Amino acid sequence: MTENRKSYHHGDLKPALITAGLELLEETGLENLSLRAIAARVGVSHTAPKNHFDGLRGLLTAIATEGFRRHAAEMRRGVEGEPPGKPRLHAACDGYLRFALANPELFRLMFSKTLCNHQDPDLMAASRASYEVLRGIAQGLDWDKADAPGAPWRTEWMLWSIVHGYALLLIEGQIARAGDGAAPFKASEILPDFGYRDGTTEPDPLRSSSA
Amino acid sequence: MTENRKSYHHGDLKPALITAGLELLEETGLENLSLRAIAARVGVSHTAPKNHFDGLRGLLTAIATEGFRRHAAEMRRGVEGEPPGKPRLHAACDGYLRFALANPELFRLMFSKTLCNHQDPDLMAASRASYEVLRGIAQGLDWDKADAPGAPWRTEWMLWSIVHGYALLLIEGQIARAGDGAAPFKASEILPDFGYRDGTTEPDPLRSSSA
DNA sequence: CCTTCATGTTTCCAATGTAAATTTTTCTGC
DNA sequence: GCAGAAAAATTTACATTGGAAACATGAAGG
Repeated sequence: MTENRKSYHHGDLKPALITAGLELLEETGLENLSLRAIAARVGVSHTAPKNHFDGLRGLLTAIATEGFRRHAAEMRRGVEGEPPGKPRLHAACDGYLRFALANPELFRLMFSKTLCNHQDPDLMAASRASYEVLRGIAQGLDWDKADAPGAPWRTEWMLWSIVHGYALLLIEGQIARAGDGAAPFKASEILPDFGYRDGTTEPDPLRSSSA
Repeated sequence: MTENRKSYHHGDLKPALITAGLELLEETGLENLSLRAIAARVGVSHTAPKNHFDGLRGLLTAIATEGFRRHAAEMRRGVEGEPPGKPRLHAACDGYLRFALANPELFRLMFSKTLCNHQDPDLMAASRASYEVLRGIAQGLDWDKADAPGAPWRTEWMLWSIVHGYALLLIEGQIARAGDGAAPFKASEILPDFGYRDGTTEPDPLRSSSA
């Protein structure tokens, strides 16, 4: 039923809308993406999505959820086979950047508090899974000096901040490079040289310190 | 003429619109900010701005420009009086964060490629001036190991990325803390411990390496 | 005084998201 | 099988938005 439908009922509208949304997102840009356009691409009326999503925001939330899944996958893909320590760290961060630069509009949507609902259970699960990849890498990292202040997940936040910040500055065109797009951007361009501890496990912050 | 106008001509509409926009921005949020609402607050028709700005995007660009001026001012305000080295670095970054968290909607607007025109000369000047503050601080920084790869302005990018990333993750609610807003967020929470060189001057990248 | 032109207004239009009422299909209990 | 309920889509309507065009107003300078 994913074909050109002749029947009144689409049969698989929910995932079809998400797919169409993912496509249109990068084609038209986040701010120009409209519910009506997504519905039109699937071939249904513009009010049809109401039966499956809670308005435009609900649909965008579902799109962002799929985005986080791919985001995590892209990081994992890079990490696989890499030995622990620096290689694995850089591979994960490279995956983070690769995804962001390949799907800039989706990436911006994913981190927009206004456009998608970060209380949504599915989004939370996907988002957290993605974060866990980075967090797993940050585990053995020794960025801090001993007397450094802050929470125990300070290192995770540092790592996340720097990769995320770099990704966004690149996406928004604040940072540009000579080679227009020839050589891919690498995390090595911004990551400081780390030291490593031996597998100490930190308590799980889940992005929030409200213990 | 900033008062309740009785005359047909406002007399000072351009700055009045920017001021009203800055106010409404934080009140209603970036995505809900409308040209009509801004015009209404000033007390003119919704097409009046057309005479002073190139559409909504032009107005938003002017608002963002003022944002960058205040952003730079907030950083400079913190830096003043601080001795060079670590204190000055942290003061500048604290200013960066303080501004972002006090004006989250404005901050998001400033770095939106889509919503404002980053080719605009005024915006470019203000944006660059703001960047220069951070860059000046990064001057004597020694974050890199000797064998670190990348461009000469690598350290600037590292610093900018980490502060910018932290600011955005906080704004978008991705990172939260126990004390709901009691203690201000500090750059010391994410900045690694730096070493310092003695005032070596780096070539000016101006955010782009297209030499 | 009278023309010129910048500045605002009015009116109109296309696009958007949402809601309500309606139609079509599928499912379910008998 | 089949009637009725529920699900899935459609049509219609509406308020808001940004923008374009034509017009109104008043200030400035001959």
